[in-house]
Parts: sequence; C-alpha cells; structure tokens
Amino acid sequence: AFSWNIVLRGISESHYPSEAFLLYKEMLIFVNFSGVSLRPDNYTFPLLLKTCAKLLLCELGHQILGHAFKMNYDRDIFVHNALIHFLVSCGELEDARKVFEESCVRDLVSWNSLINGYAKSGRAMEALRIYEEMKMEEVDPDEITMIGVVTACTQLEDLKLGREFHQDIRCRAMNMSIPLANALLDMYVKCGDLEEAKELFERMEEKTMVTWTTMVVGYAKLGHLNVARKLFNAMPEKDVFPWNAMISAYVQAQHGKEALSLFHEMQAMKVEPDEVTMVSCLSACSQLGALDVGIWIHRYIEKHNLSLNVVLGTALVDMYAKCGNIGKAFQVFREIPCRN
RNA sequence: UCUUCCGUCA
Repeated sequence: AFSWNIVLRGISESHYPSEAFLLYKEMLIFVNFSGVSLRPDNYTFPLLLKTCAKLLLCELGHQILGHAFKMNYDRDIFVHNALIHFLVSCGELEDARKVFEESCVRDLVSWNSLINGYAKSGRAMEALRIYEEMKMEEVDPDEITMIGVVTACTQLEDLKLGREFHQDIRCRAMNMSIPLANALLDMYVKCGDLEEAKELFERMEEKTMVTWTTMVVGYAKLGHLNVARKLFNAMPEKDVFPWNAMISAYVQAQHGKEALSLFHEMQAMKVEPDEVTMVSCLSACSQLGALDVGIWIHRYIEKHNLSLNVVLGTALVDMYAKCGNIGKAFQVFREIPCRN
C-alpha cells in the first residue's frame, strides 16, 4: 500500500485529481504475485477524502468513508481529521462538529479543521467560539489555528480582535508562515487599516502573488487606484487573480477604458482570462457602450465553452441592454439556466 | 506516503 499511496498523493496534487479514484479502484482489485490482495491503509483514506473535499464529491466521499469504516479505520485520527475536513467542505458543518465531539481521538489538527472550516464557511462567530473552547481545554494553538481566527476577524471586520491575535502571535513567537502573514495582511486591508498592512507588507521578506494581490485590492478599495496600479506593475509575476483584481478595480471606479486596455494587455501576456475576467470586462463594456468588445467577449465565451451561469449571463444581458441591442439581450436572457 | 491555511466577480 505504501507505494500506491505515494502515487495516489501525486495524482491528487496533479491537474487531474479525479484519476485518484481510478487508481483506488485498481488498488481494490489488485492481487500481487503471491496472490495476496492489497489493502488500502490508514494513509490511503485521508488522501481520497481530501480529493473528494477538493472536488466537492460529497456522495463519493461518503462511499469511501463507508469503506474506511468497514476496514475498521473508524478510530484512526487521520481518518477522523480528514473526515472533518471533508464534511466541512461539503457544507455539512453540523455533522463535522458531531464527528469532532464524538471523536475519541482528537488533536490540534482536529481543532484546526473545525475552526478553519467554520471560518471559511462564513461562520466567524462560531469559529471564534470553538477557538475559546480549545483554549479552555488548554490546547495550544499553532499558526494554522491563527489563520482561522484571523480570517474570522476579517469577516467580522473586527480590527480590535484582529490586532489582539496579531499580538498573541508575536508573544508566543509563533512561526509567521506566508499564509499567516497573508491572512493578517488581508485582515488589516479589509478592516481598512492600510498603514498596518503596509508596514507588514514591507517587513515580509518573502512575498507570494497572494501577498501582492491582497495589497493591490486594499489600495484599490480605498480609491488609491494609482498606488494599486504601481504595486500591480511591480509584481514579479502575475496569474489571472491579480489581473482580475486590477481590472475589476478599474470597473468599480468607473474606469472602463483602463479596464479594457488591461484586458488586452493581459492577453498579450498570455494569461488566460476566466469567467471573473469576463464579467468585469462586460461591465466595462456596459459603462462605455462598447458593443464591439462586448460581442467579442461573447464569442470568446462561446468559443472557450465557459459555462453561461447566472452571473456571466446577467453581465452579458446587461452589456447588450446598455449598449442598445435589446433583442440580443433578450436572446441571451432566454439562454441563461436557472435565472433569478 | 496521512489531516488543517491566504487573494479577484454582476
């Protein structure tokens, strides 16, 4: 099982994680030279559950869980923690909580899975409450715990509490990982404390695209478009996220022209636009009455088979309507699945 | 070889 798990892990981190399930099936029917069949072990199931969580395959996850329990891995801590994470990802928070509470095996990772799960699902207050419980039970938080509670502060726009956590992190001399620094940065930005964000940003010796994008968004949101743009230009590398951030910043500031010119620049740099890019650019077209670009985007969407969901559909309808082509607007409107 | 973390949209 050891070598199978290694391959399984590789596949899970690849571009085609769903292949992992095929390998798992093979694993179940595999019989080795001596005629001994292979058993998935307690490392196999967490891997599979994680992949289910990532792909939101709730049904399949429950099936795999059934296998794990049948093979008596129902008391394995890694399986439990993976299960908590899986349930949280499927939005089954109550069940995740139940598994956690009824679990006879519980460690820091279990707490982290639950806290971060609640925080990511937008239930900040509950995340913080669980954190309090954790401290009552005298479990020491680590930097991953802190990411969860800082994220909760971001949602609540609770700058005061966020600062307290930042202080805690410093006092306990916790490892300031990049994700944690990014989470703090995001907290300061969303709470409107750009000064603190800037200081932290400048002190970070290692920065990722997330770090830069967080700052770009921060300046843009407060209307400092030129500062945002300078940061954007200074970025050592850019994937679709920063491009989207900058484009949408221009759109929100009613600077449709700059938005579309960035859109062109982005393509020149060979960055693949996605659905978010399209929505922003369509808004820009609406602002400018740029029907030609709008039609071009519409074709692009069709050519690349980007799914016409409500958001994208609405943006298209809006673009056609505002650019004066009501007939086309109606036509697209009728094509939108599950309208609201 | 196992579990937990960050940024963009009408």
